[in-house]
Amino acid sequence: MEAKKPELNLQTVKRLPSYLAILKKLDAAGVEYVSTTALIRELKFETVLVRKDLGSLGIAGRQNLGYRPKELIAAIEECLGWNKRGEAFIVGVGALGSALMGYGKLKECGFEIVAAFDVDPAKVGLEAHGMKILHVSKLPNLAKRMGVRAAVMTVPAESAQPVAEMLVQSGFKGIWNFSSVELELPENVAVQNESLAGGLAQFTRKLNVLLAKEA
Amino acid sequence: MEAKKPELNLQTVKRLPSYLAILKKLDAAGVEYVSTTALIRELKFETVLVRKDLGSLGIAGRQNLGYRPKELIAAIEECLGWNKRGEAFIVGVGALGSALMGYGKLKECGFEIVAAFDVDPAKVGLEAHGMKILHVSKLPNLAKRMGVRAAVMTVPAESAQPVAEMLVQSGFKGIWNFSSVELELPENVAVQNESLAGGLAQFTRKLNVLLAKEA
DNA sequence: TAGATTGTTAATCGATTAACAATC
DNA sequence: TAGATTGTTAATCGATTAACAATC
Repeated sequence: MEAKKPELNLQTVKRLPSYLAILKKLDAAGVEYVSTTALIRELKFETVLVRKDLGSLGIAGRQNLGYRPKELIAAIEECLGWNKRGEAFIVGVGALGSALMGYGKLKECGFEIVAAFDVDPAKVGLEAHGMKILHVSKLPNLAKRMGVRAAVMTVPAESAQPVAEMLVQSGFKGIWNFSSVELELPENVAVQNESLAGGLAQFTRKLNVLLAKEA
Repeated sequence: MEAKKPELNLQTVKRLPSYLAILKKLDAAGVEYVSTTALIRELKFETVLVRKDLGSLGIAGRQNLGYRPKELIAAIEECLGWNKRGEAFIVGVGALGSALMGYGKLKECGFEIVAAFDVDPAKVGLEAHGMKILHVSKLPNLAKRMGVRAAVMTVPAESAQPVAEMLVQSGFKGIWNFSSVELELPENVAVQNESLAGGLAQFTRKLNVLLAKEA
């Protein structure tokens, strides 16, 4: 197995999907080489940043020409694991959970939600985006049978920690956590926190400061 | 007008909603004073971090006692503008946009979506979460009439820049941008970027690295 | 050679963490 | 005094930016 470059910083990783989208467009258009200057025209990142980012993927450019889109696309997908299909469960089919199920882009990234769970008896049995909602009690067995090890967690704050622990017990190795609660889990579980409330706070704060300045 | 402390860093702001939620619970339970040690029991942040965060709000604690929840709640809401009601438009009623409309927490934070817009003639006229979807061409006038200056933008990548420019033209001062595209706008517009794809990338990367290590 | 480019090393900046001082 | 706490200053870390070298 080839060694993954560990120097890939998390902010770089966050930008990779943006690169990927543009590179795919260029590749489809038959472009053989693209320079950083051409890339930033669409991306609006700093050119040094782009070079650092691409460099940390382990892909070398060619002087006077630039980088090969095909090569970069392969490297990015490799790095993110978006080349192999990944299956995931989703726990908590509220407004947000349901939206994520309907969000086509996830599938494009090789990330497929294959089963949905909830505790609410009013929801269990209903369909959401063509999928029957199952009771969480069925999750552990199904996970083992299907070999699923990644989960999207869109549950209310109170349930976050217990649900996460249940997932870990069931052999899950990754939790994409939308609950706005910091989780306490063993080291060998990958957790990615998303906080909509945090984003809203940053947004309203910026707006607030700006409006105060203008007044 | 009292001077806003500019030393409030953006990461602190992102954490404020977490503090707020717990403080409200404590306040409702009649707690008069809370120490940082008590707070982190629920929050799982570092205690120094909590003190820095609270300190940057300009609220002083009392030795041996801690902080007054009521005081902190007021300071946080002031800082984020969550005390006064804020109205916003949403542009782009796809899966994600529609979910945000149904996401109750936003309203709790004094952030209310008061009108929804789309370009798709198939969507215009339909109802989403009890709101009639209007054609974007109606946005500028309605914004002026209602005095709305904040927008949630959940449009596809290609439309992001033009829609943003249209918003700015219509007097908008804040754009909460879910389009995964970096916007080029004048300085005096507050932009908050959210990238679901970026989050997914970070998640799958972490998972990938972890699984590679275990194998 | 001149120009366009990649690539690297050092400086800077923002945020967190560590160490310690101060106080009730 | 001892203990629990707030609060501050310095060290560290991660990421970006600036300056420059190297190459086709």
